[in-house]
Amino acid sequence: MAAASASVLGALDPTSDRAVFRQIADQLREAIDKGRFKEGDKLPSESELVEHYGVSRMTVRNSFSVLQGEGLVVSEHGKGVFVRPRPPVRRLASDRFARRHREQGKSAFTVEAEAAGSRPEVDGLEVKEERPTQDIAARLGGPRRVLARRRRYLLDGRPVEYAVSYLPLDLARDTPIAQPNPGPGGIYARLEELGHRLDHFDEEIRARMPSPHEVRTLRLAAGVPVIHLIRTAYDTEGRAVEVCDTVMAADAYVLAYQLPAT
Amino acid sequence: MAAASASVLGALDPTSDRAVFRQIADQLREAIDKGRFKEGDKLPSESELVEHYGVSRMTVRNSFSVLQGEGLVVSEHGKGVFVRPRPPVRRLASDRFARRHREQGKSAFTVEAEAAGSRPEVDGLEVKEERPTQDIAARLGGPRRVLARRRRYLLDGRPVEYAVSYLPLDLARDTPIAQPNPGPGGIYARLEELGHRLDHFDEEIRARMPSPHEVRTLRLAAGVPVIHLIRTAYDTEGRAVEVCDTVMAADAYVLAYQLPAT
DNA sequence: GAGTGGTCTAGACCACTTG
DNA sequence: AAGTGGTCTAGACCACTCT
Repeated sequence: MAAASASVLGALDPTSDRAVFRQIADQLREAIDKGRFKEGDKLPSESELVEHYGVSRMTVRNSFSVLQGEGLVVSEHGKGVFVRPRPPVRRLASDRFARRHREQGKSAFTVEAEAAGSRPEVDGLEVKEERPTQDIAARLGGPRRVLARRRRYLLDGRPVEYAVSYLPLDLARDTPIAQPNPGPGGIYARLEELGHRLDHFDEEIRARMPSPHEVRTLRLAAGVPVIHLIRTAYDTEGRAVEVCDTVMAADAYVLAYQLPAT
Repeated sequence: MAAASASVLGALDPTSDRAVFRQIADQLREAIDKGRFKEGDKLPSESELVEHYGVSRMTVRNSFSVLQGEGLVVSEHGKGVFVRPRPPVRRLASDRFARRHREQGKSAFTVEAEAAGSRPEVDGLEVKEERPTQDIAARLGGPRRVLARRRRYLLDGRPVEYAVSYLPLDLARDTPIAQPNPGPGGIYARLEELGHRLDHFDEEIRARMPSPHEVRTLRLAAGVPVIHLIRTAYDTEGRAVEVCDTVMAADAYVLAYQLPAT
């Protein structure tokens, strides 16, 4: 067994300037890229590699940590190190906020996930009145207080997204928007009923490594970045009526946009 | 000196379940978050932390590697470990392909960078005829051969983006598009002169950790992901006339989009 | 119980940067 | 020359998983 799984790997080049742990990482990466280890496959264990290469255990662990940082492998305590499985991806289409999508009873997330054959869940819903951060306040035109709606989205039991919506409190207080369940079509439908006909959304996209809190909330594997999306909704009078701050597991999303060539 | 810089750090909790290297990483992270170490500041050296915490050097190095993976710090051989400086960010606006921007002599990248006070450069330009990958071929409607235009973009000497444009060969061969410098307004202006009036662009955005090749090309620090953007340009007849495959240093970009609320 | 990865020690030598 | 991080060794004990 041991020899068999490590047998796809070559030997070290002692004349090379390249550090031993990098050479080992290179060989493992190449074996993964060439499909000799496939998604979900177990790599040779640390002790197998120690024997195969004749190096110390820390050197082998060092090469694993290189591959983990690249998001290529995940380790599972007591089981082994595995080629990271690529989860199914959720595609956010550029028409996802079209008004026609709001005319149904379920949320966009639920409808879309079910259409894709996944089991959607929303948990950790929390609605509070707060003082906004400087950034949020600036985006919303400077309200003193806001309504914050937090929730986490899961697909097939896996957390994929954590989102907070902020609305000026004078606009949202004592409306269905302040209720845990704002009703069919979500808060955008309610905003329009309150006379704030939506005109357009601005979205800002960044990518970065997650904070420890985000790693816990989204149960992120090592080497998985997050996509940070900040969306501002404007009504037809040009007023910013909502800011939605969203953090997504980057390996679970593709964002799609359409740009006019005008 | 030594004691001074480590003096902002606390003590370990020997009763905690949390691993020692994580406790050290937590304390350093907190000190950074609270501004006790600012961008570009040098953290206490490994030997200072070894002394301060009374642990072995590998334990200290392990905590540094946690922070590196989070993109919080960068190490420089022979100098020290530093709080990662946040470089200026380039904002890609949603109107960046508006036709009016094509009517100037310089490229969008150059104009925009100079307006922002940065020194733009383009290097590594390479124009070749190739067989497309399956994915690129599918996006372009299945041409057997394509023209590929590769180049790297730099701001103030720092590489920020690597891009490859693919065009169906039957469309681009023997046109200015196949020249290293396609002329004012770039290849989009040439496409329109060739009768392919542009209608819209589709963009797909992903984020992931970089490959070793991308780390070299973009000189990426540890803990910096890339944004992978694939743009397809369509003419008014619905034909895909170009696919641009772009990899960007995630810490150098914010992407902005506007969505209609239609 | 055997095998796996997780943590930690106490050294060693090297390469790079700075004074 | 002194200080820094980079690489590597050879152990040790622990926590977790599987059978």
